[in-house]
Amino acid sequence: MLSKKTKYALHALTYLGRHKDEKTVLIQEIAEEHGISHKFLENILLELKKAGMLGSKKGKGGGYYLIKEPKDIPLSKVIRLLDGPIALLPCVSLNYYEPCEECKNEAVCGINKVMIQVRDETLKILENKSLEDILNKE
Amino acid sequence: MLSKKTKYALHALTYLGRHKDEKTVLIQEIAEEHGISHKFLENILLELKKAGMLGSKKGKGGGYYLIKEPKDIPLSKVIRLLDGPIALLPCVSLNYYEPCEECKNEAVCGINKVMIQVRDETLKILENKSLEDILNKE
DNA sequence: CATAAACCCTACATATTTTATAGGGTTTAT
DNA sequence: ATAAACCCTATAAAATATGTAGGGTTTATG
Repeated sequence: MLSKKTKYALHALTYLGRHKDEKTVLIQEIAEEHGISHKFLENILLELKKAGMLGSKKGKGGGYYLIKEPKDIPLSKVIRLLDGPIALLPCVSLNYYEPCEECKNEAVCGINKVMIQVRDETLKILENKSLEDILNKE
Repeated sequence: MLSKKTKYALHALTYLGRHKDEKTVLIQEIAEEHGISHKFLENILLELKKAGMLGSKKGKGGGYYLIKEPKDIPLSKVIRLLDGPIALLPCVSLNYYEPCEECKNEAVCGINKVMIQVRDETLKILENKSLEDILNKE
């Protein structure tokens, strides 16, 4: 299941996608709309900004805005950023690899092999769904 | 990511699958093989038993054994049992449905719609991989 | 050029979930 | 009879997710 962080990120991105014509949107506005704490949401938006999905403008009249086309923001990217690995096991994660503690020999582990397949097929799904798909379904 | 419970369950099922010819296998044996606490593993095996995947025999010479063909134990079933929902959001879970707290109106939520698609495609993957696939890859 | 609006950062606090541990009771084969 | 193994409930430690607090920095505007 997705963490609240990721859910909030998706809601915020969706909100920004809906308000693309306006130059910037206030944190406060998104927070109130979705009942999220201002400060918590701020952290999330900063992460999204650092990851290159959002831009921001300081000072009076400032706020956040999308700097990519919604079709260029895949779910996989958002989930990885806020929730971490998409793989079901650390030993098959592409971006967050770690050996499994309880595993003696990864090279001969059937679970490992099957989970690599699961990962690849799951990735295909999440890379092919984007913010645009969400916006189109509203 | 899968919880340790689910990982241990997969290891235990795999172990039992490899020792199908023996009538029963001791908890202790599986626990030692994988460095799992006896008691913790016991809980997991009990859950698997209640779910109809394992059988057990009490008394001297007792233990656990598979009561299904490995091909009839899909990953989806093991994951659901120990980890809960496969869906990424409670509002799109087939087996553990709950409305999302922060969602005002599920009927018009694009995130919900897209996550239903993700769930269906993910399920296809996990229902088509079974214990047999793991055993075959060893 | 002062000031208010908004972004940016660090550290800490609370709540929830995961991962066990403890201890004892029940069933069954020999 | 007894030892081996399953079965159950409650509690505790550890890790993670979630949220707060407080203040500093940048910038548009009057």
